[in-house]
Amino acid sequence: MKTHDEISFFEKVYAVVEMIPRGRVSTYGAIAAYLGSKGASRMVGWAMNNSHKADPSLPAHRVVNRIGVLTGKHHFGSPGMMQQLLENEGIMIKNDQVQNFSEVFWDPGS
DNA sequence: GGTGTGACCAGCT
DNA sequence: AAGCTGGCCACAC
Repeated sequence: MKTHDEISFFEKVYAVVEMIPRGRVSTYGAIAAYLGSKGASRMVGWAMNNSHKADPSLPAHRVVNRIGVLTGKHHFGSPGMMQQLLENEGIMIKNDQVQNFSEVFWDPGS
């Protein structure tokens, strides 16, 4: 009965986040649902928190909440760094909110 | 093995 | 209208 012998939920989250195309953003709920745990949206954010030491190169700045608000911007070391990174990829942000969210939104199942 | 937690989501007051 | 609480799941101690 193998437990999570190969990879943990966190690793899955990292993989999904890492495959987010440049110039696109995803949401915690979408990633959690893609992994099969719709209600584990909080876990995704938590995985990101751990990702700092697990995988610093993880583009966590491309992950926002369901309405496109940079909820975790404060966790990047600098509150404005997340927005700057997103704008650098061509994503427009206003008041910590992603503009044209429906257009830049990327579904992991897509 | 129980408890706490967490960058959410949705509903209730 | 806006704020808050609960629920949800998986991981760490």
